[in-house]
Amino acid sequence: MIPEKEITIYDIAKSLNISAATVSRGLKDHPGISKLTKKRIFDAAKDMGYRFNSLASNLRRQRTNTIGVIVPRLNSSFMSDAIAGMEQVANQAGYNLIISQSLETVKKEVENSLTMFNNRVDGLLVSLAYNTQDISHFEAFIKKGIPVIFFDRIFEHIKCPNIIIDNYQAGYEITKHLIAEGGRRIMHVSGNQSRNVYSERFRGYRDALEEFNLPFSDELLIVNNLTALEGIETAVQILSMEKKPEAVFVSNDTCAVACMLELKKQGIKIPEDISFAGFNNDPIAKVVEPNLTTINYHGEEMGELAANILIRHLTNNLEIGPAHTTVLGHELIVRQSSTKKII
Amino acid sequence: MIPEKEITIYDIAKSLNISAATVSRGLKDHPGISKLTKKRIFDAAKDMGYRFNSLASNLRRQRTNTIGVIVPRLNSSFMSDAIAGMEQVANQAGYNLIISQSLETVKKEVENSLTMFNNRVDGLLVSLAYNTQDISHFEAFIKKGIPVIFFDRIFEHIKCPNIIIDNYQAGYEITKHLIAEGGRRIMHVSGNQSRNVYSERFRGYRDALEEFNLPFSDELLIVNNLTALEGIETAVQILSMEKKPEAVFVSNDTCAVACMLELKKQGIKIPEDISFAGFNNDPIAKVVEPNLTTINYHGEEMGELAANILIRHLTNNLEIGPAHTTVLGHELIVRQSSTKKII
DNA sequence: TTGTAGGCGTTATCAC
DNA sequence: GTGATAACGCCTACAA
Repeated sequence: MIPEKEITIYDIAKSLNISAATVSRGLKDHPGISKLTKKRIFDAAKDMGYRFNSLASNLRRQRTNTIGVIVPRLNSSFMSDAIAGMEQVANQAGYNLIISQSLETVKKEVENSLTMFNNRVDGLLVSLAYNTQDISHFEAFIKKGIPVIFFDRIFEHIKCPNIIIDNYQAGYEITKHLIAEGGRRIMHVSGNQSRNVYSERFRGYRDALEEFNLPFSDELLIVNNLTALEGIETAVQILSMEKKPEAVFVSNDTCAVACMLELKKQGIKIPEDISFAGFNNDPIAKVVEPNLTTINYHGEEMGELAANILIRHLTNNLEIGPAHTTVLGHELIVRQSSTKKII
Repeated sequence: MIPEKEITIYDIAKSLNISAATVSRGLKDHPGISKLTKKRIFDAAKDMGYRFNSLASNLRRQRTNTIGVIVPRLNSSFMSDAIAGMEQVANQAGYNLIISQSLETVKKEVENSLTMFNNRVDGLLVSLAYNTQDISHFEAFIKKGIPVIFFDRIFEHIKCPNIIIDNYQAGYEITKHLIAEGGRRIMHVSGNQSRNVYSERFRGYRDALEEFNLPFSDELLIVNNLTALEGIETAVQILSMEKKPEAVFVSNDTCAVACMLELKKQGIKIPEDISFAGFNNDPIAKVVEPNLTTINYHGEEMGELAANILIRHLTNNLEIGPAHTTVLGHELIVRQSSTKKII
């Protein structure tokens, strides 16, 4: 196949006996070009099969109208909602989204950020990998004034706006709820404690226990990767406990549901023997029996907001920093209720 | 903030008293450059804070190493799996993914494809919107030799490879299963019939009925958008039926589960009174009670394969077409079993 | 093994 | 209103 020559604004200019500059302006609907000329330009462009070359334009303008997105995984209910939200806002505003996943490793996060950097993204939306401890790989962006915005799994940095929910408060509320339902011995299953979302929820849990003078011991905390498989392992662990907990607060729904189902299979009654609470309000939470008490978390809204904040920065050429943290709302959704209420 | 001047290969060249061409080659690890020179180049690049400019390179090479992805929605279990698969393969091979959603409308699909076209993506991975009837908006790509690959929701086009599962066979198998379980009156809830996935599943259902001499009537077919809400509406409709079906095959799990749960709420016993089958094997399918019989569908694998085929085309500069259709496997996952087996 | 030079297609600046 | 011109930064044929 012989690729036809690409039509450029020069070709249009030549065919109309005007300059390329005029064609460029005409196509951009520049005010200082006569209606007639514009019409002729558009017509010729259409006739000749012209296609705008973003690459050349990007190179010249030093901008790409592209937003980079780096997330741990694309395929979780929360994350795909968040990305769907971003896409809508970005698309609306004329930005493209380049998306990559770190697969929970710092190594890929670093590599991906470098690619984004070289590809000259105009800004970055990031949710950090499990074990990212420092964010020096984003310094290059910050130094260049390219906005980096963290959402959900964040890092406190003077130059990077954050978007989160109040994980501490959510952890506190849900634990308090479990206590109100009669739980005295309440377990917590959490993720990597160096990640804000998990450590904050844990802190909320701890504080709720303390407030009600309930003892905490290491036996009550399990830290894993919150997968379904580890939910089952957790169930096994619970079954082997001398003194079983009356309630379990798991830091995500996937793991909570897996754990619940395994315990049910082994004859434990939920919520009578052990009641459960999760986090995220994934679709499975409203389907499992009994339905799972959880924290609702607006993924799509968070994605939209992140994109909106970024685009506002880009549009107004705002200096980044000092960091601004936006806290989105969440809701405790009570779905399990044991019969032994105390409070 | 005064943005520092960007370092270019010319700056490096000057500082080392060599030519920019040598620097360019050195950075690309070109064979004909001495080890020493390469080392000096890399060191200087690092020292001076050089960053490769993909834009300039892309413009010059007429390639972007970018793959465009257009899907109906990002946030479904299947689609986010597929995209996760694509991302991994693409990332591995040094390609970026630009992702956009059509939100099930042709209009956005057309707009997005135009953006992708202007952004000079090297290839396109597409799953079509509900009501896309012709694909003239992709002709521009095809004419230019830019590969367009359809997955899941496809369009038969001589120049576009397809990746699908055998929806006909899957629909047939699952219906046959319902029949074997004792169903005589079997309903089918489906999506837009101009979309291959839904019409094929319906065709399989029809043929299974016919094979077993079971009557089909319009009353047995409901066409909607397969949302949870419409699942509930379907339940209402079923409740109002004089002669209720013994089994229902719904073309996705979301809708199936919603319908099932609503019927349960109204006192219908599942699967004793009415048994259900869905499609997709979403996480909710294994959580709902009773677990949902469904067709397992490898989203991640499909995404990986789509990306692999595309990249192979790009790498080998293959002529696109004549179209090749790849059919991926699927599995019937039986989870509900009524007690009135016949076959 | 390295250098020279031209061009990829657009847009900003300055001029008329 | 429109035109001329010079970048944007890289790559590659050709030359040495």
